[in-house]
Formats: sequence, C-alpha cells, structure tokens
Amino acid sequence: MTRPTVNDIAREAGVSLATVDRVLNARPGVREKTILAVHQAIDRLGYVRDLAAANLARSRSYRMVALLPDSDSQFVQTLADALTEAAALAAASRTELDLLRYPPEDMHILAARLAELRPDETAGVALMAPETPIVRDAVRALRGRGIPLVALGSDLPNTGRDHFVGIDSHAAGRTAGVLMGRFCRGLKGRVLPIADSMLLRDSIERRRGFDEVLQADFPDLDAMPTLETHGAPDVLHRIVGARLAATPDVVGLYLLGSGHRALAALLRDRGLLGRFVVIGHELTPHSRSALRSGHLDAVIAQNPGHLARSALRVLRAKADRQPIDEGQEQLRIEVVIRENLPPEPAEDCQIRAA
Amino acid sequence: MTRPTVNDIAREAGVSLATVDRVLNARPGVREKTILAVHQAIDRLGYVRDLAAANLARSRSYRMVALLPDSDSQFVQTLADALTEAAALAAASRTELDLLRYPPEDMHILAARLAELRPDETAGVALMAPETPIVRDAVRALRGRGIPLVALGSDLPNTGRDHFVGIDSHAAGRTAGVLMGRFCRGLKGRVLPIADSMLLRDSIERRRGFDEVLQADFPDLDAMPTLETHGAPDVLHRIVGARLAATPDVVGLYLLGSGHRALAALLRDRGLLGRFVVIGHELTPHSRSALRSGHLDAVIAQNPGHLARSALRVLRAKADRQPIDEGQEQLRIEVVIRENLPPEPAEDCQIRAA
DNA sequence: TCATTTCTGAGGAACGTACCTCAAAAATTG
DNA sequence: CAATTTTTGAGGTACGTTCCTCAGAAATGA
Repeated sequence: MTRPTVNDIAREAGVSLATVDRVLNARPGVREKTILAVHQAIDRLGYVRDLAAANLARSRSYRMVALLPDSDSQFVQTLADALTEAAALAAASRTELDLLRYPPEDMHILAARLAELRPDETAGVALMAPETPIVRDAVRALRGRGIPLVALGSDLPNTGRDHFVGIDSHAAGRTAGVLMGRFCRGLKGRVLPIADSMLLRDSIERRRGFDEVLQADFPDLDAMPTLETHGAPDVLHRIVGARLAATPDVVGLYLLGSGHRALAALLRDRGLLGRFVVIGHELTPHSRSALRSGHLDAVIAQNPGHLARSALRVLRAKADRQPIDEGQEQLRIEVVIRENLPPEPAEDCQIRAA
Repeated sequence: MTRPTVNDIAREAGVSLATVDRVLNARPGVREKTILAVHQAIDRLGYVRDLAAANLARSRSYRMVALLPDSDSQFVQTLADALTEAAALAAASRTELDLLRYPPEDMHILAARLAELRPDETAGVALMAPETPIVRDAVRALRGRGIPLVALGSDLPNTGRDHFVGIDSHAAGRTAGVLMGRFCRGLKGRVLPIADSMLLRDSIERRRGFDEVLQADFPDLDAMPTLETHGAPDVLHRIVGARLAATPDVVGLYLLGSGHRALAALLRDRGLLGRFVVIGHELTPHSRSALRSGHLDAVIAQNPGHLARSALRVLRAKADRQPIDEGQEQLRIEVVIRENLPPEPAEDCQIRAA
C-alpha cells in the first residue's frame, strides 16, 4: 500500500541496505550481478527515490552563480529579475543563487570572475556571454575544475557547456521571417533589419533564418543590409532615419535586438507610425508598450521566467548528476502580439505562508 | 553562513524549539507576544522552512485525482499523456496522481465519481468538465468536504474552484482573430468558423473574441455563422463541404475545436488546399502535421505539459496551504506556426539515473 | 592451499522538521 | 492568596535517505 523504501528493495533483492545504497548512488564495489538484482527489485516494486529525504540526508546546499552582462539592456534586466524570483522559490529546496554582473566590454573581467569560482563553494554556473576565445577558455577551465555550466540565452557550443538554456536563434529568425512575410501579404518592397551588432552570434543566426524564409517564401520582399546601432538610441535614430528617408519602398522593419523605444521615438518624430510592419525580439517593458500601442506588430520571445527556472533546474540536476527532463527544459519560441500579451509580472514577492 | 534552522530561531527568539514549532505550524497555546517574537526572529535570520524536511517529517503523501472526459479528442489525449508524465516526475516528491476518465455524455457519472472522493484519501482534484448545474453542485460539495479542486483547461467560474489552470478563451479567440485578419491582409471576403458544439463555454468565448477583433480591426472580413460538427468527421466533411460550395467568397477557415484531420481531408478531396487561411486551436498530432504540410497556417495553443505541471503544483500548494506563485502558474496563449513548432515530445520516459 | 583482493552485511549517526508527552513556569481567575 | 488555566520547556521518536566504519564472506590470484 505505502511507497516502497530502500529497505523494501533490500529485502526484495535479498541484499543489505548498504548494497542498495551503493547501487542507487553508483558507488563502486558491487558486482554486476548484484547491481542487476537490485535494479530488478526496484522495477518490481516500482520504487521511486524520495528526493526530499535524499536531499535532506545529503544536507547539501547548492550555491549557484549566475553571470549576466551589466548592460542596461531591458532583456538582461528582465532576466535578472526572473532569476532573482526563481532563486527565492528555489531557496525552499536548498538552492541559492548569487547573481553577478560583469562589464560587457571586458571579457577578461568575466574570465577572472569565472576563474575564482571554487568547486567546493559553487554547485554550478549559469552564464550569459558571447563566445569569445577568452570566454571559451575560461569556461573550459571552469568545467575542468568540475563545475557544471549552462549557457543562458545565448549558446556557447564550442565550450563543452553542459547545457544550453534558451531558444534556437535561427528558428526564431525564421519565425520572425514568416510573420513579416505574412503580415506584409500583398505588399512589394524592402525590409530593413536593425541590430545592435552583427558580431553577436544570436543576431547573425536570426538574420540568417529571417533571410532564408524571405527568399524562399516571400519573393516580393527583399531584405536590406543590416543597420547596426551598437545599442545607442541616438545612433539608431540617425542611421535608421537616414536609411528610411533614402529608401521609399521599405514596408517592414525587423528589430533583431534592442531599440524598441528609440525606434518608436523615431517613427513618431517622422510621422511614420503604422506605416511599416514591425517585428522584434524579446518581451521587455518597452516592447510591451510598443505592442500595446500598435507600433510593434509582433515579438518573438523566450519566456525569461522559464529561462531562469530551467537554468536552475538543469544546474541542480547536473549537481546531483541526475538526468534532465528534456521535455520540460525545451523552451518554446513564443510569438507575442497585442492580443496574447501576458499580464505584467507583479513586483511584490510573497515569501511567508499565509 | 549556513541556512538558519528552527533551532537557530529558537535561540534568536529566546524561546524553546517546541514554541517555535507551535508558531510555525500555527498550533494553539502561544501568546501573541511570543508569536510576534518568533516571527521577528524568523525575519531577522531570513529563515525559510525546508520543505523537503518538513514533508519528510510529515510523511504525508499526496494522492491527487485528475478527471478528464473519455472523449477521443486528441487534445484530451495529449493532456492525459502530459499528466501521466508530470505525475511520474512528481512521484519523487510524494505526489501520486490517479488519472480517471468519465463518459462525456453523462455528467451524473462524473458527479458520482466526485461524490465518492474522501478528504482523507484525496489531497486534490483536477477537473476538466463543462460547467453544467450537476457539475457545479458536485464541485461545490467536494470543496465543502475540504478537497481542493482546480479547473483544468476549461474554467468553472461559478463553482468556487480554487484555481483555474488554462488560458483565457476569449483572449485566445482574439488572438486567432488578429492572425486571421493579418494573414488575410488585402483580401475581402468571409471567414467560416467551425466548432464541435457552440454549447461549450470555450467555443462561445473564442468565437466572441474572434468576432470582436474582426469587426473592430478587419472590416474587409466577415465572420459567418458557426458550423457545428459535434466532433464527427463525416458531419464536418458534409456540412463544411456544402457551405464552401455555396459560398464562393470564403477566404478563411477558423477551426474552434477539433477536426483538423477531417478538414484536411475535405480540402484535399476538393482540391482546395492552400486556398484559405486556416487558423485552429490546440497542438495535437493532427494539427502538427497540418502545420508542417502547410494546410494549417497557425494554431493558438496552450502547452499541455505546462497545464499538467501547473495543475499538480497548484494542487500541491493548496494541500500544503501554501500560497501559489501566480507568475509561474500564468499560462501563455501560444501562437504556433510551422517555424516555431516545438519538437515532437519523446515517447520514452527516462526514470532511472544514468 | 593460502594470501589477497573484491564484495557484502550490520549498524549507526546525521540531515531539518513534525508531532508527541509530561512537567514546570507563568499568567489569570475567584 | 490559592486554585485554575494558559503558556512554555525539555526531551523524545519518526520520516527516508546518505554516508561512514568495520568485520566477515566470497571470489580471485598464485
């Protein structure tokens, strides 16, 4: 009737509790034959290890570290909030999170930060960073010391990171392309992509996916060369303004990175609001308000809350050397328009029970 | 350095462990003054109760019941699978789930099922059912016996259910309407809504949201009266075929409920594939394949995995009398097109660690 | 065969909390 | 003031697991 415990398995398998424990925790010193017998007993009884008890006994607490660039990007800020909130929840399961920021312009500082993390103090690291050689080496060294690392938001495929928590930028770009194409149905003209920097892998991949779709399925649309704003609103205002003035047949704008507010300001200044189909990425306070007011037609987003929780779950699983539930960790490419805009996340954070 | 425990609170507050325990678990026999002192100590130390240890000590196990209609609807089937998978995961935290089905045509049987659930055996119920008077009374009686209930997928607002796990049908309909309108940009004509039955609240609300948007923002599109298929593929084939033959200016099809396969078959038979913009609801094997092949342009969906996990989390929180994390339980209205179609969920279910 | 290595059993302490009992202390009553 | 009630303290056991030690059994080598 009641749930089987390790003692039940021991009895069922005809071995001692100690042996069951050795098998369950993959400790050495057990014959293949015995391991098999224990596993069969586990299957017969349908034993599921009680995680609560296991973690209690381990009395291990998990100190995770999240490293985000200290940029004023709204997406990073939103993600930081989501991480903080997820950490508050995870505190109940002995997981704490140190949220650190590094200056985005100097990867050496980031590398130094990573280098000073010690395996006995750090159960795992979630890192959001571009994959430069310096970062790559630092990540490899970190993993060499036995500290698991997940790439957050932007992948680091050549570092041997344990996991990538985020969405496929190429597919996200394709999605943006389809929406652009369909929203521009019947129109003929050019689409202007606007990015922070085309040195970032994410932007490159988004752009590639976007172009693929436009070329294959929407021959009436023509993607122009990407304008780079380097995250500066005034640069965006100037160069996008100039390009629009010089190109009368632009029908769509594709905002690959940040700049929602600057773009809205520009369009308002020039009396161009509503003249273009505008597609962007990531849901932030600015893109939310642009969606609401109709200056932005759709956003391709990843859910920061899911990102944060998934990162913590994966790190926890890695720290426990447990397999991860691929299904649950699969992040979706979200399409957000005004009508399915999720409600603003609440600011207050309840801790104590009622 | 390490996490504070009940003993630390006792010391900090200058009381005994027993008193701290009484306060934490809201047991009687403690003066207001002492309660306050303990709470202050808790705040000062930043104590967070270790849920794992707490539940272990309680040695409480949670038997949840999910009740789904025994229809052959693919969405219900998908949801059932998701619930089973979520339950396998939840087993590690002493939560088990009994997945029951009831004949969709007889609410009396459902009511009887609900009536026989006893509070000492059942920690919570997740119910997917239309809100008929019989169901309403049964749910009220259930809650009267102290068993928490969450409405799953389809809300039961007038039953006093503890929580609704699902998306707002009205907003989902609006989202469908916007996509229909935008995908039909430049076209003038009629849109044909197809539903299983317009007696279901979900269909009514979706239709209402859809109409609102079409009327307000897309004057070139005109929504026709809804065709009801009663879930029968042959009925769909016949009546939709007839209506399309009689109405040459249909530009869009809006599938409010099931019938993706039957609709695809009809369009294929008549050589009409690709002639209409088709928008549907819910991601199922049939709608997936329709999206992939291009017979379906977009799907408005709720993630069954999230639904299932959210339902279990909420029920668990209710059973523990803990507050629920609104942010995490907020389900999104997902827009799925071919480009952001999530990968097919894997069939196999890893249980044991590697 | 004996020595050696490899495996197994028995037992116990610990993790942080819940919940129980009994007695002592403090507050409240008449 | 004593009698009563209310509040508090001290100590214990239990939950299911992890992880430790040490001795003894079994398998393996020479």
